[in-house]
Amino acid sequence: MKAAAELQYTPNALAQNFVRRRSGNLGVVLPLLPKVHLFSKYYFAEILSGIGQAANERGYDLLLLFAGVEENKDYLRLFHARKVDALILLGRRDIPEDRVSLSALVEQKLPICLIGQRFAGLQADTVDADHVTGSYEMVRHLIESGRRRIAFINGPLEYSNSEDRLAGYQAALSDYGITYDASLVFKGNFSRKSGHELAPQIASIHASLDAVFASNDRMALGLLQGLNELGVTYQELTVVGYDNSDIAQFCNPPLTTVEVPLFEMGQVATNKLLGRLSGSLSLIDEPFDVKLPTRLVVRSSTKN
Amino acid sequence: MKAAAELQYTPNALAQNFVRRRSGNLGVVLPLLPKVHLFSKYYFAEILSGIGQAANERGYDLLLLFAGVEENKDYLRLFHARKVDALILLGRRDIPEDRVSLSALVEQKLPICLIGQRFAGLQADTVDADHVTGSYEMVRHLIESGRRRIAFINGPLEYSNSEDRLAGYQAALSDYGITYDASLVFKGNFSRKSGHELAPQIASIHASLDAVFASNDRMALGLLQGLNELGVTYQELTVVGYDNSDIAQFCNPPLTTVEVPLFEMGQVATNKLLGRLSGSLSLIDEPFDVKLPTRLVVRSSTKN
DNA sequence: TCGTAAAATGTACGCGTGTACATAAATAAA
DNA sequence: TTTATTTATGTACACGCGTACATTTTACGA
Repeated sequence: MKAAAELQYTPNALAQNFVRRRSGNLGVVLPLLPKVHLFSKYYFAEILSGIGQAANERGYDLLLLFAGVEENKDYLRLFHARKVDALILLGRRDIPEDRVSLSALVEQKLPICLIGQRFAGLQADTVDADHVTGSYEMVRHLIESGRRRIAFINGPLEYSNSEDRLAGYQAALSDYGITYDASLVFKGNFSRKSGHELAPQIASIHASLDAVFASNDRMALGLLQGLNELGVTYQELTVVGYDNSDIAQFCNPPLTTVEVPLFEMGQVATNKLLGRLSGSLSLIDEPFDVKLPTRLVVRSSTKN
Repeated sequence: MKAAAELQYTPNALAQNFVRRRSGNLGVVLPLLPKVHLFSKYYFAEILSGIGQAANERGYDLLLLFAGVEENKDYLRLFHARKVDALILLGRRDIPEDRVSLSALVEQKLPICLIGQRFAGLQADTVDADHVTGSYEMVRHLIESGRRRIAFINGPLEYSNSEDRLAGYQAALSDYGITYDASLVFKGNFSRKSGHELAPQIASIHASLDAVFASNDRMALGLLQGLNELGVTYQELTVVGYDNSDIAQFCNPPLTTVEVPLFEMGQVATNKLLGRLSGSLSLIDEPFDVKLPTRLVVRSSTKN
């Protein structure tokens, strides 16, 4: 060892990984770049940080893979080529193409974990926030502060997030004896623009509404701006969001929203997943499905 | 080839890289996680996206390295261990420790590129935005809209960005015949909090000021909030920012700011750097020092 | 002192490619 | 047809490490 130090010897990681038959890499699949704008970048940055910290602690490097790039489409190939030892997938949607790819991985018991997306019937490891409860708590907060006619702007249903939030919304209404009215549920695509585009529809019925619950902050913001342009102030119609992103804190009015533990989601997913590889959890074990708690953040948008 | 396809043969990337003596990885060094909050995550997300796209096009994978993790401190080791073929460094500061590490890399002509940070005297490849001009244009805009007494909140001088913005500020004042007054230059650390903390000082002289130019949006926002708490409205004292981050667009009032081409910076750095490896630019060639243009974004914060 | 066990040191081989070289087959020219 | 030339196919080896096993040295008790 002394001689090695004197000679500045550094093991060749390539050779090590080769002979060990493992890459030492944890792959992280991100959505195709242009689409990232749909989500906030905040979302990925936070989760990635959580993944990065946990991976480093366990001696794994992080390999970033952008889905949509041809080579990365076929997740299976990433394993066969030994580019990654395990895979975390972010921002997936429940579409046939991904279902096929993911089923193949699951069948072969390869170590993968989905964050923020559930595929019904697919026995894959999953980590997400408890959006049913998060959504429920938000609606409860609105109801308990005297609002009963609550509209809901949902995201695309290919995201299991959207289903979950709708479920929480409905459950809260039901628990407080408010009849669910499907005409109060609108559909956006998580972008600010889609919130903005719903403003005319919502403005036309705003007198009958006590609040609008947008399923993310960006849509809430777009709606607020759109309503404002149509002469409906935020004092007249309460708007709340979801995610607790930066803009929720700093926009006008500051938005009541739901905080999602993104960093922790990354950490937990990584630790559980890599735990399988190091034996603390076997590959044969049941898939895990972790739901981390969310937190209601009350700001002035619900304080009038 | 037909047989290979039938047998579902996939080359072992580990073995390929081993025998080729290259990892196929482009390393990206990010600051220690907790400190990321200093910058906006937006900053890294955008640059990373740019890097990712360019790297993929050139057949390289992205290896994320968090500085501060012991193993990653010694950049040289990353090369010796063949973990990366080239290195991009983000969010570095001009501190002795990094100077030593980086000098070693430069001496050995290893392919590295700094983004957003210049080390005076270090012959390393660099990509940055032209902050001197960006800052100059902002101050010019303020002056031409009738403001003459302009305070400046700068970031830490270990960031070459800060130097550059100060230089642009001074140059614009000089060109318009306004005497530089050092007592109008304040120091923050790019955090919203630091902007907030400067509010009392600035409020006390606000009557003598026409505008405050904060060298990033977060500090501008903090200052605005602080001033507001002290009873100084944004109508009374113009505040502008820098970066064109999300919050600049959505805060109240929307901030006039300077857009930085982060995505492109990542792209350019990657293409130039990997170009060295594929021969279009040799390792012996002079280091490049690219400065991409910024763009002034005028919003209501300078429209009163 | 000797014998036995434990620790240290030494040796050989394989991991799956790329590469260089040797050989065989196909093609073109004489 | 024969020879020269191109193209296809086959073979051997090295890359730098981990691992298993053989060998040597050391430690310790009888």
